[in-house]
Amino acid sequence: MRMAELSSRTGVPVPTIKYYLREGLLPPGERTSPNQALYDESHVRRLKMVRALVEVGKLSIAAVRDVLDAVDAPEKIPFNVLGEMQDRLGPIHPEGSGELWEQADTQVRELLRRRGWLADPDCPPARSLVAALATLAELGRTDLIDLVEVYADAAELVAKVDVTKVVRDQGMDDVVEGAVIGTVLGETMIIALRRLAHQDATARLYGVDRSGGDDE
Amino acid sequence: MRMAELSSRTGVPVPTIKYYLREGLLPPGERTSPNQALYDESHVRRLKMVRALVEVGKLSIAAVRDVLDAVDAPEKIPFNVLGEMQDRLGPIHPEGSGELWEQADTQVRELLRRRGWLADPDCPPARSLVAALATLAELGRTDLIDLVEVYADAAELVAKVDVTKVVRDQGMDDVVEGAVIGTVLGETMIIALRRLAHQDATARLYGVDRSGGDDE
DNA sequence: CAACGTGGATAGTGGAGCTATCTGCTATCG
DNA sequence: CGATAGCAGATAGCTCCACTATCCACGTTG
Repeated sequence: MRMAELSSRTGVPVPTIKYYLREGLLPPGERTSPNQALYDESHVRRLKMVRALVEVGKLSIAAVRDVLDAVDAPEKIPFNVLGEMQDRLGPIHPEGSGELWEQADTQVRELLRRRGWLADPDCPPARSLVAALATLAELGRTDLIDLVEVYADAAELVAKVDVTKVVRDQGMDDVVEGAVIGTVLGETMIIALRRLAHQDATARLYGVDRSGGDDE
Repeated sequence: MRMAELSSRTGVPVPTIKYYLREGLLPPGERTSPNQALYDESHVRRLKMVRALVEVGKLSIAAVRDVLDAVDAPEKIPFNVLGEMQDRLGPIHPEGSGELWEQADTQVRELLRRRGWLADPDCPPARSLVAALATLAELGRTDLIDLVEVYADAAELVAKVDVTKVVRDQGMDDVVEGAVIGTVLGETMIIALRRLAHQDATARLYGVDRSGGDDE
């Protein structure tokens, strides 16, 4: 198919597809002459993937490129791709400094040690956690810090199922792709569900029913 | 204190503070003359809060303003503030269309009904969930859809603890503020922990140890 | 063979989040 | 009292991002 069809099949405007091609998010089509090219199903799929990461996952274009490069890399082991991905999926939280940050850093290392998690205490996710804990302390809400244990329980539960689900009877390609999709869309779903569950928990506590009620 | 001290106490540059004042993220200082103003501890606190939401929570300036307006509103009930907040905390996922979206929409309503959650099936979080599910279907990864049940279990667990923790022996002001902080920073922590747990689960599966090892 | 469509290159757009400059005014120190 | 340094506020500018619009020469198609 040509670009116009690629566009209509995915709902992405032609100029945007050109932009993605320039940015290396989409591999070039098969050229039939110096200024004509054909695209196939793999392009459709890739383009949907890009849109999913950009629209639902709110990734930057640069992050999408990096992630997809990792997906395409030969010799890919899910474990490595996972690391690459996490390094790129950002957001990167700026390093803070001060006693509060050091305490938070210690808390995180301690948490990983205590739970026996085989995880890098210097990777971006760990830094995010440190930043969040330090910020809690800075805001004087140390009372909220022990929530992290509950979150860790939940994360452990979820991650186990995630991994077994993504790995089950699939070729390597599907596993890697599933890891990307699962990580990004999974986060969206988890956050959304937590907020919905907050509505429920708060509604029960205060005796209000927002479900099905009129909007406002 | 004057603006320079407010700046040094929080690490936020003076021009940025001025910008936040213009944008209404920070209430104006108490004026002592047409071109002099004093700021107090409440400004320090507010500024830290703004930075927490912007840097750690990755909220837009507009979202921060909206959230803080809701926090400041009189007659605030945590339940209402929670709703306001969720409407503002975005990201808003664009409405999709087509059969896939309708199926996803049904799935979400079904999920809420089945679990008996008192939550609005048309609120932004529910829309996010629909978008994620529809996108999964669009990408042909319907195998990942039943993960949502596990996520819902985890969300239920987490939300219950969140709410009881935030509400425990606090004045209304602290509850509302805690809800904001807890929602935003909690999300950061949960995502970070899930990624760390993924590292662990993948490392165990493939027999690799990334913890404490050399970087790369 | 003529008109519309195409791929590629280049430049422009609009929004977000600051940042720099300018202009009076003011606190303060000698 | 007066020089000087700092202050608040207004305005304009900057950089980055994600597109979007315009050109152009060539190609496909009726």
